[in-house]
Amino acid sequence: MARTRSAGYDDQREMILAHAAELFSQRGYPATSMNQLAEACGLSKPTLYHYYRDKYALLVQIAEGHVARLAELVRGIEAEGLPAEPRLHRLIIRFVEEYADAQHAHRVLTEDVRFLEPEDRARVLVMERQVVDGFARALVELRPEFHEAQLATPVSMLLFGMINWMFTWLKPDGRLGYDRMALIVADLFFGGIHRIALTSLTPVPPPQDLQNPQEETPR
Amino acid sequence: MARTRSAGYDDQREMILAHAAELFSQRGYPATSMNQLAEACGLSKPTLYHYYRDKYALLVQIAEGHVARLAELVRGIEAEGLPAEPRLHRLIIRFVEEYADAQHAHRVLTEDVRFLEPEDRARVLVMERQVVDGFARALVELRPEFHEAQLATPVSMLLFGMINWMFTWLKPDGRLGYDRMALIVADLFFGGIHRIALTSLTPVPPPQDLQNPQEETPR
DNA sequence: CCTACCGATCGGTAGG
DNA sequence: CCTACCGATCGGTAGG
Repeated sequence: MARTRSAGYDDQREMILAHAAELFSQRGYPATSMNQLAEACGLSKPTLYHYYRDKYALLVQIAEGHVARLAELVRGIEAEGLPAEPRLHRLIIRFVEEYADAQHAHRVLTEDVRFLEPEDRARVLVMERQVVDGFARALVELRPEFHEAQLATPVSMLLFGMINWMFTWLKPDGRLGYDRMALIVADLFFGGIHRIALTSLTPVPPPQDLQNPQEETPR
Repeated sequence: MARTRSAGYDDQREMILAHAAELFSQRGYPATSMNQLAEACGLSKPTLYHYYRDKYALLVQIAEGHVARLAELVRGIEAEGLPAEPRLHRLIIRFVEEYADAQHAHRVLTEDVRFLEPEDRARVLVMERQVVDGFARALVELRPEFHEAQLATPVSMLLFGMINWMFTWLKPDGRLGYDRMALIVADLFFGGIHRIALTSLTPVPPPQDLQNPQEETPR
């Protein structure tokens, strides 16, 4: 609606990207028309195509840019050299903050990644994997048994489930904001991971000779 | 693909609905064409319109039917009269089972509910609320402090986050199936809810006179 | 940067 | 006349 006067090229691109992220997150990528986006930006449709080659380029930029920021966030926190528990706590807090500031891009990343072409989706998935691995590494330090049981990634994904889903239902009203909810998630998670029983998890760990360990079961 | 011979009217409707749920869950409601659906069903497009008034009727039926089954599931489990903890445990296990059997409908419910018209969406949201309330009731029995702190629903939503998100990333491979993952979720949740500190949650609970309780703060 | 369009495909329905 | 459909095409609109 508000037309920014004499904005630079990069500013215009960012403005368009922000409006695109908002519309995509609300209506979904396929259901958003370039006419709607042009109107939201206060630009003509041909002008849009001056800044972005096509509708698809917007989707790629939104998804890739957001996940790249998340991967960088993980690297930065790991570089701080904190022990596992405060590091994981900080990852949770910072991710909720980041999501709160980029809710539209985040919903696009989680819901519209399926509309990416294989090569673009592959790049995004690699970065998503780096993010999850950062959480899983901290988790393995807290519960080393998770490594052999191959539970670090699944349990990390449960954590992401709580956080990601939060942004589908929580409307911050002061009483319960994202920051407070992040603390609850952290309490729940740190309290819960020590209760996960491994007994029922290793599918059929036969009482094999532990003095003769095998790296891989040959078949 | 497989054209069912001499299927009854109701059978045909169910077959179409199942294919619609699958396509909607894969491509999203707006990006799915009636031509694609007709092809998937092995029917002509006019024949589709013999069974359903329009594309939108399919969306309503998928979402409403699924959430109605979930609400009924909650009612059935509550009718068993179990104590809170085993009841909540059973809710978790049964919901994961139900989602696993209705993954397509579930993704449509969670992602395409935004395309419902207001009156239809309102009905769906009422049933979703009944589902969440069933979980929240059990949670309040386990941690009564959650009631006053108004945390029962938010914490229940964290549980739904873990479960709902599970179906976006977990590809059951035998080693880690939905059933095993449900047990992990239950362990994590039951372990975690007792660690959620209320101290940092009640925003500014002034040390007011507890012997003179007020039902509502007048303003 | 706008008006004016295109090839195609959309959801939905005609006649028979 | 009904039902259960078919091949063909409708009026509008999508991305570009």
